[in-house]
Amino acid sequence: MTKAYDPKSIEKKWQSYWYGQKVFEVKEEPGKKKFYGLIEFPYPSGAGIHVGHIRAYTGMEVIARKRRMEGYNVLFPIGYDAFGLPTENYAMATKQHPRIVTDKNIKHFDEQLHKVGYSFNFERAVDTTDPDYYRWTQWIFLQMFKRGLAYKSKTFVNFCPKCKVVLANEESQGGVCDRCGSEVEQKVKDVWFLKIREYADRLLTGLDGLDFLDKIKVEQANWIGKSRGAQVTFPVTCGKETYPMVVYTTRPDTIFGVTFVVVAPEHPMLEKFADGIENFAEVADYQQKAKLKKEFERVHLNKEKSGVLVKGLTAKNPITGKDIPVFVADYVMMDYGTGAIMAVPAHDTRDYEFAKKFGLPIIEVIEGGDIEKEAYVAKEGGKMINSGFLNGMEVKDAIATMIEHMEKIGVGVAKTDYKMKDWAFNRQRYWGEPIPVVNCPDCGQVAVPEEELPLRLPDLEDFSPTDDATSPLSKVTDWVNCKCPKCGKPAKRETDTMPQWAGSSWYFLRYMSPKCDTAVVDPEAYKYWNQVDWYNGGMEHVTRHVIYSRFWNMFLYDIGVVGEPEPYKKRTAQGLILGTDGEKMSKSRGNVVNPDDVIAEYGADVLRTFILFIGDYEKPAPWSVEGVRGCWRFLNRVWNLLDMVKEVGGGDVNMAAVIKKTSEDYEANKYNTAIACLMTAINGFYSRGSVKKEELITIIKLLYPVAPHMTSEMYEILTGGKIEQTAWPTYDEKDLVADEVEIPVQVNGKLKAKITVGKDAEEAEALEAAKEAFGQLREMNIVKVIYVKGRIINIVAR
RNA sequence: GCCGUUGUGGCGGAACAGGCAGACGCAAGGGACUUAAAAUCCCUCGGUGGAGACACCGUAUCGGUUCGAGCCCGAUCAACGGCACCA
Repeated sequence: MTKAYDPKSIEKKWQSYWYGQKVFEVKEEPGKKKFYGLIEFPYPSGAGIHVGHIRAYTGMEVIARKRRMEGYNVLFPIGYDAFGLPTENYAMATKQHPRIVTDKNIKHFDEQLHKVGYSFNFERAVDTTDPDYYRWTQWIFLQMFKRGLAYKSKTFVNFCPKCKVVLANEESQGGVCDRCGSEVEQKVKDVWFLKIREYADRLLTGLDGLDFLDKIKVEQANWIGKSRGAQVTFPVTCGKETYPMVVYTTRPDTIFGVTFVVVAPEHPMLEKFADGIENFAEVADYQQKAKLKKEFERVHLNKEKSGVLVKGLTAKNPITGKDIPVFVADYVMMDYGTGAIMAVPAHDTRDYEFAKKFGLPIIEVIEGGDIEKEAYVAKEGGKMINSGFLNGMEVKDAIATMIEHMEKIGVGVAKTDYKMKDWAFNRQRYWGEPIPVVNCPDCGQVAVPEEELPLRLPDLEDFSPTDDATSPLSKVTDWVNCKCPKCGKPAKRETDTMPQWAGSSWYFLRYMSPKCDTAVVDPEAYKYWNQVDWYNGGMEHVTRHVIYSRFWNMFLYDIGVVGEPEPYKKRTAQGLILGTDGEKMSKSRGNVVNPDDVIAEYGADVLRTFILFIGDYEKPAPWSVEGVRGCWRFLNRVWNLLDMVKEVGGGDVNMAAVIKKTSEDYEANKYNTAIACLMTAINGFYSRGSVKKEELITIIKLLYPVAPHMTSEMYEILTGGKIEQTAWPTYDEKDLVADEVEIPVQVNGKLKAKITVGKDAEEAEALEAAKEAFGQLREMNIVKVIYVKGRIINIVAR
């Protein structure tokens, strides 16, 4: 009798073997096939890992362990994305240096991850806050700066009054701060941007060749937001002066329906004509009000259109030659298109609302709608009317014809635009990478020389943010004051730091050669590890982190640092783990599950098994205390098979099918059904009352990626060997299907009986067996028989 | 508003490529073992009717295609996610 399953001692034993002997350490071995599996490295928060991390990592962990048994050299690294606000806020609150807090948190994470038994390459761990790491983050930034891809520009920025930090658009969605929930204000700041828009088209078309989940591709494409249209110049006159006002439109076909033009409140034309605008006071007042409106109000709450007629300006439709009025209205945004639009109220809902409110004419140019009631937004079909030479054309042809015509007479050009904006690349906080640029009164912005990198964060007593939205670094005068690297005169350093997304935009490259001090990535190491073969992470990072890192990698490809434009061959995403109440886990709801507790009670193998068995890997799933117990029972049943090993019994469990199903399901992120398949097999052994040693070895190999501690111990008991040195089970195709199969008999589509026939039985034989099993068939008039070998027989009869 | 995803027992979820709906697990009920409980092992477990063999109904709703539909087509409803005065 083998002793009872004791996860505590078993897990301790195998973890000290794995980590003590550095079993998972890898080196580049040209000639050996490689697999690079990546999970999103965690932000080391004070709370430690939570079950969401466990779900995200355990999927790839299964693949990594399986790949090793399949003979791959596996890179499966871990690291820490440690710059950022929560640490800084916590450090301020507890009056410790963020460095201390970060080190403590990383140590805690590291211990927890070891306790789960992950086969990470812990010795390659990176930390984005390590100067040896951020030296290269800064280096990449400098390469962009030198090529004009990083620039400073005055803009309205989203400012969080509580965190005292400028937020990227994606951090202030819904008009509230992502981190603290405060309402965001608009502020003018001179901030750094990265020209990600220059890569918009490549980021979009690059998706075609990638093995990303469809929903991920769709989300990225939406985020990039490509639209095709035209830029058209509407000359605007004010007294004797003329301003070539350019509008962007996706519907040049509707230009005969333009009855007015609208500019954004920030549009420069208004300043230019300040003297000539008859009601400038009124216009200026409107501009002021628009500025004060928070982004959220302007976009979401203020559905009622507002605006002001700009008196004294007249625009000319370049196609019809007609004069039309100019309005300023905040439904036109300065940062999309050209900040000016041609309004076609008959065929655009917003223009329609505006025209109704201001009593402006509405000219129908596409037939098919009822413009008395609403705008008719016809994207295809419909014939052009009231449109001169376009009359009678389909919309699609009219667009092409009009663009061609505009280009010919020189009033417009075809133009592609993107919703994606340039990446606001700055933080006015302490705990981030210093931007390595010096401001010289004579030379302007000058790059810090590469040999001076890393530009270290100075030590600071008080790193609390300043009220005026400048970085706390601005208070460190002996750091700020420096010499211009170009001319040697006194100059000042940039005091902004980089945003959280910087360090994570290239970390997958650093893992390949974490200690390399001559390059971002050692070329030899890159040559071997190359692209990430499979990257798993959360849906919430699909539009920011994944796009940003694709952009950085593409840039590094352009400057010859890496050999592939795309960093990730395959990307999948796990679903959220919800609380037992079905709600998102949160401290305030009190429904947070701590993985440490599960390990303490049932062991890491049970935790790993349950997190995979909980449901469809890609969908959200609620935690279940009883479900954990079910997995505990399952592992015990597997363990107890040790006492049932006998060389008797038959083929009632089809091992070939089990190997096939489990292997394929793992590869498809279907861990729940893979485990279910193993459970079914084990139930089969129990009802047989015995298991062959060979069968048991196969089962524990298949279960090893999920529950590696227990299966390592079992393998050692059975054979004296180490399971990770064995090969992944294989099967013979011919063993998959039994010679005799049970198939259903349907009569008129309804199940009536079941018959057992040879897998290749002919129709006549099957029909005879069906008649045998369902006697009434003999009295019936058989009209038709549908027989699918090994599947079904359906008899149509009266 | 636009784009996308999903809807199956008391619960989490299975179902190849249109071929036995509900695998597997949980919960529940029953039995064995035990002085007893826990643990373990075995059995039952979509609904209605029936003692039973069995019959009928059943995958959000309505309709269609098909020998056969959870799966395909059309319409509707609901939930979730993303984008959003994007011109």
